Amino acid sequence: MRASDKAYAALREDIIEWRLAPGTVLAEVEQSERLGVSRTPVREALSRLSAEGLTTAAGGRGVVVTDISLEDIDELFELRETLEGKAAALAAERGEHGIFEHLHAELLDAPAMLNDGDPSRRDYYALVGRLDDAIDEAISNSYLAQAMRSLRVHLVRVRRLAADDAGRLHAAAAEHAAIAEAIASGKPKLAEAATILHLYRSLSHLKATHTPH
Amino acid sequence: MRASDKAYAALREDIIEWRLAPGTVLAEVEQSERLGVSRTPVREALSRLSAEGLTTAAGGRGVVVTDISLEDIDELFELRETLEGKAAALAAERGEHGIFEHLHAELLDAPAMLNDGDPSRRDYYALVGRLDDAIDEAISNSYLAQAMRSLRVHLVRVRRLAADDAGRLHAAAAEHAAIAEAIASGKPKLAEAATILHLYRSLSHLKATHTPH
DNA sequence: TGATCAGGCAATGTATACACTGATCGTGAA
DNA sequence: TTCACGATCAGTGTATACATTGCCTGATCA
Repeated sequence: MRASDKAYAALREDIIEWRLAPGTVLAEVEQSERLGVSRTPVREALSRLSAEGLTTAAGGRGVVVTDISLEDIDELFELRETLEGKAAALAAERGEHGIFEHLHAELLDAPAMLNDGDPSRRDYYALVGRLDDAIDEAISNSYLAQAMRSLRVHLVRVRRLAADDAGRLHAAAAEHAAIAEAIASGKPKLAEAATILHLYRSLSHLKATHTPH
Repeated sequence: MRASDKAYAALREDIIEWRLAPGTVLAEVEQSERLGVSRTPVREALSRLSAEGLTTAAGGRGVVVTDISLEDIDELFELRETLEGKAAALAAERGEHGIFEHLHAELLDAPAMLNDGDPSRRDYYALVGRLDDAIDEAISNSYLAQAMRSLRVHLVRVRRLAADDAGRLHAAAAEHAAIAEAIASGKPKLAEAATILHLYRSLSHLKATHTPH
């Protein structure tokens, strides 16, 4: 593994997991010492992070972890609704129905994962991730897929502001199942509607349960 | 001006203007000699370009200019329709009407610019750019604005595949005027429709007149 | 006492030397 | 003649030394 990849992965993880709070200044020398690599790969890592929007170049004086808060959630979800709604519609038009039928069946069984402890909950998140991947694959539009990928990074950050309780996860699983079903049925409008409904509920839950920092 | 900025600007321009064809391998040493800077700023420039999608890291063996062709146009416009349609609608909801009324009036006068030579044609492009900027400003959604900015880079590239004749430019000016008018009137649906119509016509023209490379 | 200027310092920006990896070309053997 | 193995080399990956910039601090003058 390249040193720059290591530095990038470590910093990215630290930012997403809120171990590096927004506004934190990431000095090159400091980070290179902390991560055990030289300044060069750190610079490349910071450059990549800035391109993603996780950090912001602070004019000559290092880069800082980009600020993100509940204020950004509305903007974030506005874009998310646009992109993922369109993606779901396209997936319904172009996707292989069998794949989504299978995902639908799995999502209907998902609540069983959520009653147990933490380990199987990871399986649930992985299942939702597979639905996202299947949609990305089905739309066969690399630009749209790319736009959604870059958006999800920021979503993971704001998500950390809220706690996912079992009740919400059960509901979310049902919503995801509805999306998969709509795509499997080949109904674009329905798939888009199910996605927008899901996003709206996620947003409401996020706003209702957030823990201020 | 920093050397890395210089290298970035030069390479970006060369790629967009098709002086560097898709598939061209950009070796670090070669480019550093050509641009008169050392490898370090060239590396940073290439890193930024790859983040934008203009170049692609070719696994250990340098980076290559990302391939783009007519095949990509449909994907590109699919995303563009989604983003810019939404942006126009939001601008109609949130923008200051006066600004767009003014742009509308200017766009109605635009055909006068297009009868003359090349210099005033640049003014026309600048005017359209101001409309884009006004929409970006009006939507007050940095994530959406960012997504559109990164999309426009690729659009400029494919645009070079087609020649803009005077007839098309006249029509485009009228379409832009319609968009500005709809936004000024505060009608989201109308603004979105006008935008989608404009994009569809641009796409048709592009496909009809492209010169194969 | 406050403001301004100069000097130092810390951090980034750039260049270059060195390391390592993957490819290509040549040579030898089957 | 062809295939395989090895050596050379080109080119990237990393480290570090040097240059430059901008801020901060302290001292001096008004």
